[in-house]
Amino acid sequence: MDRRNIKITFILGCTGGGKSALARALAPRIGAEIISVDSMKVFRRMDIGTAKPTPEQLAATPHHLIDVVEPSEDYSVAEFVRDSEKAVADISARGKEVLCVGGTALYIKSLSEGLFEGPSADEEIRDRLKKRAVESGIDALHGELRKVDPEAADRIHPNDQRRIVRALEVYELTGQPITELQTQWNKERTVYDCTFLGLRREKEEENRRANARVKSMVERGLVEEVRSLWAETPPMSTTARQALGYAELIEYLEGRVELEEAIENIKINTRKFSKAQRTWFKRFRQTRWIDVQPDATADGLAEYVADMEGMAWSK
RNA sequence: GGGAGUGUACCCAAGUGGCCAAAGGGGACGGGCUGUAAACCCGUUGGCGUUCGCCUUCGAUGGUUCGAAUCCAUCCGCUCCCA
Repeated sequence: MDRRNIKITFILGCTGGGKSALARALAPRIGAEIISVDSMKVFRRMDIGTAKPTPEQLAATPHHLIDVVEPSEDYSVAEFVRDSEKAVADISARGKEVLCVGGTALYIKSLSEGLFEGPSADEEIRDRLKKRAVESGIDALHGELRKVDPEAADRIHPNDQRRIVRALEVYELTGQPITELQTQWNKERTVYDCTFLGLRREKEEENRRANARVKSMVERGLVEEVRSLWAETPPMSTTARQALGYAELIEYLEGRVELEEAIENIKINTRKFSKAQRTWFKRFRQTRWIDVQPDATADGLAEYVADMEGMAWSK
């Protein structure tokens, strides 16, 4: 089936903004299945800290891309695109609506716009490159990038080691500049018929909710959840351990900060995360924003969205 | 009551005569982002005017000096020790 004929609705918004609740309320009304667009909910047993739906909620509505890998495994955009595209195809084949819900902006972008067809990460090359950055300085790497891909060198800040390394890695693996691969893909891609719905609130309200959310997670046993994951063998992957709430509590478990401080850090980092999300979302210019009032309910929102003009649900 | 400290911008903290509107860190704000993305990177952060400059600022007041956050005096606040 041609992608252009598949309709996907994205629900985006800052962390803790009620996206998931809306999606759960909306799905049955429009005959949809939910794809979680969340880089951390993919990990099994990372439940409290990622605000994963409960088993009951998961049973009530078909969800995809939740609990797909072990915390010891790495998972990234590439896997996400592969897995979610499969889910999209399956859901459409069943004649259902596709509702993508989540706050991982890069994942939203990659599913809606595509990812260039480049080689996947090569740890050996990365290690070598990173070692060189330490030995000869990051400027040397940037200079090297300038030689093979001046455009990328202009675009990537000299301090942005991670992106310099990736660009060099791609070049080494393919013999082609990453810029070229990316632009080539941009021309050829075919994309889904995407609609973006955004949930937003007053910033103060958003921060207030974020703090309340952290508090509630701790009350529901986040510390114990992290402690038990942290003690698992094999150990958590780098991706999994950088999750908000987990990274800070691991610091506590390793004895580097007091518990109280770790929890405070979670709150601060949650706020920063929201900020970064807000910046990202501005990029999705087609987004239809819904200004959510503090007393709004998921059902009320769902009703509103289900009847929104121009949504053309197949129900 | 006696002794030793200490007070710097939103917070922590350097600075001990001019190169200081004042290092650094945090926070906040803004931005970027194509295989680690809840990651990573960048910018701004006293006020007003485009460089450059002017004004206000280093607990308070008053001095010394061509010139003070830096030196002196008094006062106020905080900390620790001895009573």
